[in-house]
Amino acid sequence: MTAPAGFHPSAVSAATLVLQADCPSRTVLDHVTSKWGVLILVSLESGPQRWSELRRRAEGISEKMLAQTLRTLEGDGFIHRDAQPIIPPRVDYSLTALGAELVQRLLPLVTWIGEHADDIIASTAVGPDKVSATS
Amino acid sequence: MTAPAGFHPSAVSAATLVLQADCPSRTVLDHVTSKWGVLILVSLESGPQRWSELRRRAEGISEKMLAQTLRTLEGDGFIHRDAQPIIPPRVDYSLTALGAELVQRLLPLVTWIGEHADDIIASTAVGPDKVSATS
DNA sequence: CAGAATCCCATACGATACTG
DNA sequence: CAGTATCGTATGGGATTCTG
Repeated sequence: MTAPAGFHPSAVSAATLVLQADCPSRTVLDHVTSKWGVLILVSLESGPQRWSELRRRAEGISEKMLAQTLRTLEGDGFIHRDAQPIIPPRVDYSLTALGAELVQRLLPLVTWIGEHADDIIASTAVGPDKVSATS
Repeated sequence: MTAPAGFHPSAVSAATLVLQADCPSRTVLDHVTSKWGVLILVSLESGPQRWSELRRRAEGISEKMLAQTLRTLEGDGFIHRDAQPIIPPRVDYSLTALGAELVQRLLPLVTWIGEHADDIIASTAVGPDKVSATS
Protein backbone atom coordinates (compact mmCIF):
# COMPACT_ATOMS: atom_id res chain seq x y z
CA MET A 1 0.00 0.00 0.00
CA THR A 2 1.69 3.03 1.23
CA ALA A 3 4.87 1.58 2.63
CA PRO A 4 6.55 -0.80 0.25
CA ALA A 5 8.02 -3.42 2.50
CA GLY A 6 10.48 -4.59 -0.06
CA PHE A 7 12.24 -1.29 -0.40
CA HIS A 8 15.45 -0.30 1.19
CA PRO A 9 15.14 0.65 4.84
CA SER A 10 15.88 4.14 3.67
CA ALA A 11 14.02 6.66 5.75
CA VAL A 12 13.32 8.80 2.75
CA SER A 13 10.45 6.83 1.29
CA ALA A 14 8.29 6.94 4.38
CA ALA A 15 9.27 10.53 4.98
CA THR A 16 8.10 11.73 1.60
CA LEU A 17 4.69 10.18 2.04
CA VAL A 18 3.67 13.32 3.77
CA LEU A 19 4.17 15.27 0.58
CA GLN A 20 1.19 13.58 -0.96
CA ALA A 21 -2.02 15.49 -0.58
CA ASP A 22 -4.25 12.49 0.00
CA CYS A 23 -1.99 10.68 2.41
CA PRO A 24 -3.27 10.09 5.96
CA SER A 25 0.13 11.09 7.27
CA ARG A 26 -0.66 14.62 6.20
CA THR A 27 -3.60 14.63 8.59
CA VAL A 28 -1.66 13.19 11.48
CA LEU A 29 1.16 15.63 10.89
CA ASP A 30 -1.32 18.48 11.00
CA HIS A 31 -2.71 17.24 14.29
CA VAL A 32 0.70 16.92 15.85
CA THR A 33 2.08 20.15 14.48
CA SER A 34 -1.03 22.13 15.23
CA LYS A 35 -0.34 25.26 17.17
CA TRP A 36 -0.58 23.56 20.55
CA GLY A 37 -0.12 19.91 19.67
CA VAL A 38 3.61 19.76 20.10
CA LEU A 39 3.49 21.69 23.35
CA ILE A 40 0.91 19.43 24.93
CA LEU A 41 2.76 16.31 23.90
CA VAL A 42 6.09 17.59 25.10
CA SER A 43 4.57 18.69 28.36
CA LEU A 44 3.13 15.25 28.96
CA GLU A 45 6.53 13.70 28.44
CA SER A 46 7.34 14.45 32.05
CA GLY A 47 4.46 12.33 33.29
CA PRO A 48 0.67 12.36 33.71
CA GLN A 49 -0.80 15.76 34.29
CA ARG A 50 -4.10 17.27 35.21
CA TRP A 51 -6.06 19.68 33.10
CA SER A 52 -5.14 22.68 35.19
CA GLU A 53 -1.51 21.72 35.18
CA LEU A 54 -1.39 21.37 31.42
CA ARG A 55 -3.07 24.69 31.10
CA ARG A 56 -0.43 26.27 33.26
CA ARG A 57 2.51 24.60 31.59
CA ALA A 58 1.52 25.35 28.01
CA GLU A 59 1.71 29.06 28.59
CA GLY A 60 -0.83 31.08 26.69
CA ILE A 61 -3.19 28.30 25.73
CA SER A 62 -6.88 28.95 26.09
CA GLU A 63 -9.31 26.49 27.60
CA LYS A 64 -10.93 25.99 24.27
CA MET A 65 -7.72 25.06 22.51
CA LEU A 66 -6.58 22.86 25.35
CA ALA A 67 -9.78 20.89 25.20
CA GLN A 68 -9.77 20.74 21.44
CA THR A 69 -6.14 19.71 21.13
CA LEU A 70 -6.46 17.11 23.83
CA ARG A 71 -9.47 15.59 22.13
CA THR A 72 -7.77 15.47 18.76
CA LEU A 73 -4.67 13.89 20.22
CA GLU A 74 -6.77 11.48 22.19
CA GLY A 75 -8.66 10.59 19.04
CA ASP A 76 -5.37 9.76 17.36
CA GLY A 77 -4.45 7.53 20.24
CA PHE A 78 -1.55 9.59 21.49
CA ILE A 79 -3.10 10.61 24.75
CA HIS A 80 -5.01 8.77 27.41
CA ARG A 81 -7.72 10.53 29.37
CA ASP A 82 -8.47 9.37 32.87
CA ALA A 83 -11.52 11.04 34.35
CA GLN A 84 -12.29 10.25 37.94
CA PRO A 85 -15.96 10.51 38.89
CA ILE A 86 -15.44 12.57 41.99
CA ILE A 87 -16.41 15.99 43.16
CA PRO A 88 -14.64 18.17 42.34
CA PRO A 89 -13.70 16.40 39.12
CA ARG A 90 -10.18 15.27 38.56
CA VAL A 91 -8.93 14.35 35.11
CA ASP A 92 -5.46 13.14 34.37
CA TYR A 93 -3.92 13.06 30.94
CA SER A 94 -1.01 10.89 29.99
CA LEU A 95 0.82 9.63 26.95
CA THR A 96 -0.19 6.30 25.51
CA ALA A 97 2.49 3.93 24.29
CA LEU A 98 1.93 5.35 20.83
CA GLY A 99 2.14 8.87 22.15
CA ALA A 100 5.37 8.08 23.93
CA GLU A 101 6.84 6.83 20.69
CA LEU A 102 5.80 9.99 18.96
CA VAL A 103 7.26 12.21 21.63
CA GLN A 104 10.57 10.43 21.30
CA ARG A 105 10.68 11.79 17.75
CA LEU A 106 9.52 15.18 18.92
CA LEU A 107 12.08 15.75 21.64
CA PRO A 108 15.16 15.97 19.44
CA LEU A 109 13.36 18.56 17.38
CA VAL A 110 12.20 20.83 20.16
CA THR A 111 15.45 20.39 22.00
CA TRP A 112 17.44 21.43 18.97
CA ILE A 113 15.16 24.37 18.38
CA GLY A 114 15.44 25.34 22.01
CA GLU A 115 19.18 25.39 21.70
CA HIS A 116 19.35 27.35 18.49
CA ALA A 117 16.33 29.62 18.62
CA ASP A 118 18.24 32.54 20.00
CA ASP A 119 20.72 32.57 17.15
CA ILE A 120 18.01 32.03 14.59
CA ILE A 121 15.82 34.84 15.76
CA ALA A 122 18.71 37.14 16.51
CA SER A 123 20.01 36.87 12.98
CA THR A 124 16.62 37.57 11.54
CA ALA A 125 17.96 38.75 8.26
CA VAL A 126 14.96 38.59 6.05
CA GLY A 127 17.06 38.48 2.99
CA PRO A 128 19.13 36.08 0.93
CA ASP A 129 22.38 37.52 2.08
CA LYS A 130 22.80 39.98 4.80
CA VAL A 131 20.52 42.82 4.07
CA SER A 132 22.72 45.72 3.20
CA ALA A 133 24.54 45.98 6.45
CA THR A 134 24.74 49.50 7.79
CA SER A 135 24.89 50.67 4.19
CA MET B 1 7.64 19.58 40.70
CA THR B 2 9.28 20.49 37.51
CA ALA B 3 12.81 19.29 38.13
CA PRO B 4 12.90 15.52 38.41
CA ALA B 5 16.14 14.64 40.12
CA GLY B 6 16.92 11.55 38.12
CA PHE B 7 16.65 13.04 34.66
CA HIS B 8 19.14 14.55 32.34
CA PRO B 9 18.74 18.22 33.10
CA SER B 10 20.23 19.43 29.85
CA ALA B 11 17.91 17.64 27.48
CA VAL B 12 14.76 18.29 29.44
CA SER B 13 15.32 21.94 29.99
CA ALA B 14 15.96 22.74 26.35
CA ALA B 15 12.91 20.80 25.33
CA THR B 16 10.62 22.53 27.76
CA LEU B 17 11.78 25.97 26.74
CA VAL B 18 9.17 25.90 24.08
CA LEU B 19 6.46 25.80 26.70
CA GLN B 20 7.26 29.34 27.70
CA ALA B 21 5.17 31.93 25.98
CA ASP B 22 7.89 34.49 25.51
CA CYS B 23 10.60 32.13 24.35
CA PRO B 24 12.03 32.58 20.85
CA SER B 25 11.86 28.84 20.37
CA ARG B 26 8.11 29.17 20.29
CA THR B 27 8.43 31.39 17.23
CA VAL B 28 10.86 29.11 15.46
CA LEU B 29 8.71 26.10 16.21
CA ASP B 30 5.73 27.87 14.72
CA HIS B 31 7.67 28.63 11.56
CA VAL B 32 8.84 25.08 11.18
CA THR B 33 5.54 23.47 12.04
CA SER B 34 3.50 25.87 9.98
CA LYS B 35 1.14 24.15 7.64
CA TRP B 36 3.70 23.89 4.84
CA GLY B 37 6.99 24.36 6.66
CA VAL B 38 7.69 20.73 7.36
CA LEU B 39 6.76 19.69 3.84
CA ILE B 40 9.07 22.21 2.18
CA LEU B 41 11.95 21.29 4.43
CA VAL B 42 11.47 17.58 3.96
CA SER B 43 11.17 18.02 0.23
CA LEU B 44 14.45 19.90 0.09
CA GLU B 45 16.17 17.11 1.92
CA SER B 46 16.59 15.31 -1.38
CA GLY B 47 18.62 18.15 -2.81
CA PRO B 48 18.25 21.63 -4.30
CA GLN B 49 14.99 22.23 -6.07
CA ARG B 50 13.45 24.85 -8.26
CA TRP B 51 10.33 26.80 -7.43
CA SER B 52 8.18 24.83 -9.83
CA GLU B 53 9.53 21.56 -8.56
CA LEU B 54 8.78 22.43 -4.95
CA ARG B 55 5.33 23.47 -5.96
CA ARG B 56 4.75 20.13 -7.59
CA ARG B 57 6.22 18.07 -4.77
CA ALA B 58 4.37 19.73 -1.91
CA GLU B 59 1.04 18.70 -3.28
CA GLY B 60 -1.72 21.19 -2.74
CA ILE B 61 0.36 24.19 -1.86
CA SER B 62 -0.61 27.49 -3.42
CA GLU B 63 1.87 29.91 -4.93
CA LYS B 64 1.19 32.36 -2.16
CA MET B 65 1.97 29.92 0.60
CA LEU B 66 5.00 28.56 -1.18
CA ALA B 67 6.46 32.03 -1.48
CA GLN B 68 5.53 32.96 2.06
CA THR B 69 6.84 29.78 3.63
CA LEU B 70 10.06 29.92 1.66
CA ARG B 71 10.67 33.48 2.75
CA THR B 72 10.02 32.72 6.40
CA LEU B 73 12.30 29.70 6.32
CA GLU B 74 14.91 31.69 4.46
CA GLY B 75 14.65 34.41 7.06
CA ASP B 76 15.34 31.87 9.76
CA GLY B 77 18.40 30.72 7.90
CA PHE B 78 17.13 27.26 7.06
CA ILE B 79 16.92 27.72 3.34
CA HIS B 80 19.20 29.24 0.78
CA ARG B 81 17.78 30.99 -2.24
CA ASP B 82 19.79 31.08 -5.43
CA ALA B 83 18.27 33.29 -8.09
CA GLN B 84 19.96 33.28 -11.45
CA PRO B 85 19.53 36.48 -13.45
CA ILE B 86 18.55 34.84 -16.67
CA ILE B 87 15.52 34.79 -18.88
CA PRO B 88 13.44 32.90 -18.14
CA PRO B 89 14.28 33.13 -14.45
CA ARG B 90 15.62 30.16 -12.62
CA VAL B 91 15.65 29.99 -8.86
CA ASP B 92 17.01 27.12 -6.87
CA TYR B 93 16.26 26.52 -3.23
CA SER B 94 18.39 24.41 -0.98
CA LEU B 95 18.93 23.66 2.67
CA THR B 96 21.56 25.60 4.52
CA ALA B 97 23.80 23.81 7.00
CA LEU B 98 21.41 24.92 9.70
CA GLY B 99 18.46 23.73 7.69
CA ALA B 100 20.09 20.37 7.16
CA GLU B 101 20.54 20.01 10.89
CA LEU B 102 16.92 20.82 11.44
CA VAL B 103 15.74 18.35 8.84
CA GLN B 104 17.73 15.63 10.52
CA ARG B 105 15.44 16.14 13.50
CA LEU B 106 12.41 16.29 11.28
CA LEU B 107 12.94 13.10 9.35
CA PRO B 108 12.47 10.66 12.23
CA LEU B 109 9.20 12.38 13.00
CA VAL B 110 7.71 12.38 9.51
CA THR B 111 9.05 8.92 8.87
CA TRP B 112 7.43 7.56 11.97
CA ILE B 113 4.18 9.31 11.14
CA GLY B 114 4.35 7.97 7.62
CA GLU B 115 4.66 4.47 8.97
CA HIS B 116 1.89 4.73 11.53
CA ALA B 117 -0.59 7.13 10.00
CA ASP B 118 -2.75 4.41 8.54
CA ASP B 119 -3.30 2.77 11.90
CA ILE B 120 -3.81 6.07 13.62
CA ILE B 121 -6.41 7.36 11.22
CA ALA B 122 -8.08 3.99 10.84
CA SER B 123 -8.69 3.73 14.55
CA THR B 124 -9.90 7.28 14.77
CA ALA B 125 -12.42 6.95 17.51
CA VAL B 126 -13.57 10.43 18.22
CA GLY B 127 -15.80 9.96 21.18
CA PRO B 128 -19.27 8.72 20.23
CA ASP B 129 -18.12 7.58 16.86
CA LYS B 130 -20.52 7.73 14.04
CA VAL B 131 -21.49 4.45 12.55
CA SER B 132 -19.39 3.75 9.54
CA ALA B 133 -21.52 4.53 6.56
CA THR B 134 -20.17 2.07 4.07
CA SER B 135 -23.02 2.83 1.78
C1' DC C 1 -12.15 21.57 38.89
C1' DA C 2 -12.88 20.42 34.28
C1' DG C 3 -15.02 21.31 30.76
C1' DA C 4 -18.97 22.85 27.06
C1' DA C 5 -21.15 26.45 24.60
C1' DT C 6 -21.25 30.80 22.53
C1' DC C 7 -19.57 34.96 20.39
C1' DC C 8 -16.52 37.11 17.49
C1' DC C 9 -12.41 38.53 15.45
C1' DA C 10 -7.80 38.00 13.28
C1' DT C 11 -5.36 35.90 9.89
C1' DA C 12 -4.05 31.95 7.47
C1' DC C 13 -4.96 30.30 3.35
C1' DG C 14 -6.49 29.54 -1.52
C1' DA C 15 -7.90 31.31 -6.20
C1' DT C 16 -7.19 34.38 -9.53
C1' DA C 17 -4.99 37.95 -12.13
C1' DC C 18 -0.97 40.49 -13.27
C1' DT C 19 4.26 41.26 -14.08
C1' DG C 20 9.43 41.21 -15.20
C1' DC D 1 9.55 30.78 -15.04
C1' DA D 2 9.12 32.79 -10.78
C1' DG D 3 7.09 35.32 -8.55
C1' DT D 4 3.73 39.68 -6.50
C1' DA D 5 -0.81 41.86 -5.63
C1' DT D 6 -5.41 41.65 -4.46
C1' DC D 7 -9.50 39.69 -2.83
C1' DG D 8 -12.60 36.69 -0.40
C1' DT D 9 -13.45 32.91 2.53
C1' DA D 10 -12.66 29.47 5.97
C1' DT D 11 -11.06 28.38 10.11
C1' DG D 12 -8.19 28.92 13.96
C1' DG D 13 -8.36 30.45 18.16
C1' DG D 14 -9.13 33.90 22.28
C1' DA D 15 -12.45 35.81 25.74
C1' DT D 16 -16.32 35.08 28.15
C1' DT D 17 -20.12 32.75 30.24
C1' DC D 18 -22.42 28.70 32.02
C1' DT D 19 -22.73 23.99 34.16
C1' DG D 20 -22.19 19.47 36.81
